[in-house]
Amino acid sequence: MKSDRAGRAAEERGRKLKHGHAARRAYTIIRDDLLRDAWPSGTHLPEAELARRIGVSRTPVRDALRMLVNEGFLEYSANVGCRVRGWSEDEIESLFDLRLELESYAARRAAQRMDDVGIQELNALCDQMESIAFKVLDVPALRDDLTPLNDVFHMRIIDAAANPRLASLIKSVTAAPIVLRTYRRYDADEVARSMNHHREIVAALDAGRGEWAAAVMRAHLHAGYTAMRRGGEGKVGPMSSGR
Amino acid sequence: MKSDRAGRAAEERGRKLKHGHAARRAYTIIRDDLLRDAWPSGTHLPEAELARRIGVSRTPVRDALRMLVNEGFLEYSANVGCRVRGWSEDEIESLFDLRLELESYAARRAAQRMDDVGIQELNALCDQMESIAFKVLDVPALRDDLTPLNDVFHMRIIDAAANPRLASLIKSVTAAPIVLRTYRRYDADEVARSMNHHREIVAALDAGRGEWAAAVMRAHLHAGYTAMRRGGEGKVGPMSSGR
DNA sequence: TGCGTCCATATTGCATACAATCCTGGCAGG
DNA sequence: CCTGCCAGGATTGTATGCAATATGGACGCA
Repeated sequence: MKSDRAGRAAEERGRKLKHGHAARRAYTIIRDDLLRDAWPSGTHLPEAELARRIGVSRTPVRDALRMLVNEGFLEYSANVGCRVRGWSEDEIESLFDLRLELESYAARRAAQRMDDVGIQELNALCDQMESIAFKVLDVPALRDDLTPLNDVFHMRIIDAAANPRLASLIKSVTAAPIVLRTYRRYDADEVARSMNHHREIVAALDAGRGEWAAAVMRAHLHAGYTAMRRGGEGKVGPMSSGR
Repeated sequence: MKSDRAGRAAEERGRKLKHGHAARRAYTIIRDDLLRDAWPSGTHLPEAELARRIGVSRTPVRDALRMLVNEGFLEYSANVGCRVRGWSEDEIESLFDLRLELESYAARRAAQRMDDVGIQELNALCDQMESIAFKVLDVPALRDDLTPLNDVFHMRIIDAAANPRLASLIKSVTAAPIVLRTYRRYDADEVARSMNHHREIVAALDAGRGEWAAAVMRAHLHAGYTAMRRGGEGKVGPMSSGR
């Protein structure tokens, strides 16, 4: 009887959802909503409501919320639940600083570990990005195609640093909603500068010069941060990384 | 009936445990066991067994395990569960490097934010530590009293960096079992050097010299790491921090 | 009117039942 | 002897019910 209800519910929401995917699904949905700014900061998110909306029970929703808490999207109080986290100017600045530190450190480490294949991949990514950037003046919408390539570029370097823990810290710091809105406000000169930064970073990595790579990475991120702070908000898709 | 069983169970294990503390309790117990090296690395930890041992249900145990996973104590595979994480030499080295980076960064930030009261507190801690260190030659057991003071010292600096996210990252990197076993193998000279480092860090902070503070912090941690790597294992209480 | 207290209700925390998945060991076939 | 497969058991993933707690509003009182 109880099992009947559960079974029916499971069938009703389609058979795509195998065991072990409800939590992941809840996580993805809630995270997307957060990145979409679906709720103002401070909003309380009751587990039951989310569960109903997503079509799963409270258990996987709780799991998802816990993950989002320690990724910094939400804040949690015992016996109260989760609220959407707000960010003061100072906190944003601090978070960015931290990211700067971690990602330039990753570049420094990467310079001592990157192999030729890695360098070639990075150069290939630069080629692709530049070929798009070249057309951005005429077709501004192409800026959005730049972002994923850029993300991959940075990811490759972080992976080359060969420190999984570091990678996960950077991910957790970068995932915070505030940091996620930049690339789109670059003007033409800034896009060009960004491309140059990328090439220079590759050169530094290829030369095995950690300090050089770290320095350019710092500059690169500072430039991005400045662009981000410059404008108002403007609608931005959930996946702009701002690097 | 069902509620009777649950109610009785709750009473049986004492009334200290109010609502909202089972997860915390499970977390503490499991974490202590991990720090005590109760299980060899790679050991699989079934939720049901832990739950039985601790006297709570699987739900809070799951919560505790998730926390320990993202603190790096355990690794988790879907549908399989949690295993005690093992550490290769390279991983230990990488983790230490990362910690070095974060904690020296914290010192640099702290130098620009620490107020006079903070400086006084740090100096007071140095006084206490030195008065103990002075007697360590005669009573080696006192080394253990040094550790908590040392922990507080470092914590104060991290807090002064005024970046909660940074603090939590450092905590997560420092909590990892491997990093937690040092202070006790310092010889007399090393204890003295450590004390000097502390004083110098305070001086740098007081002078508002971030780079100086960061540099001494780096040296301080390197010294600790070297001492840690030197010896074999030796029994170490769960709370030695190795700073 | 302002303030403290108490209670109703909403929501979380925990326990338990059930379903899906993985792993182990044995067995058949090559 | 080795390899692939399959079944059974162990373990995790999810759903649901109940207990405990916090929040907000009504009420009494000054």
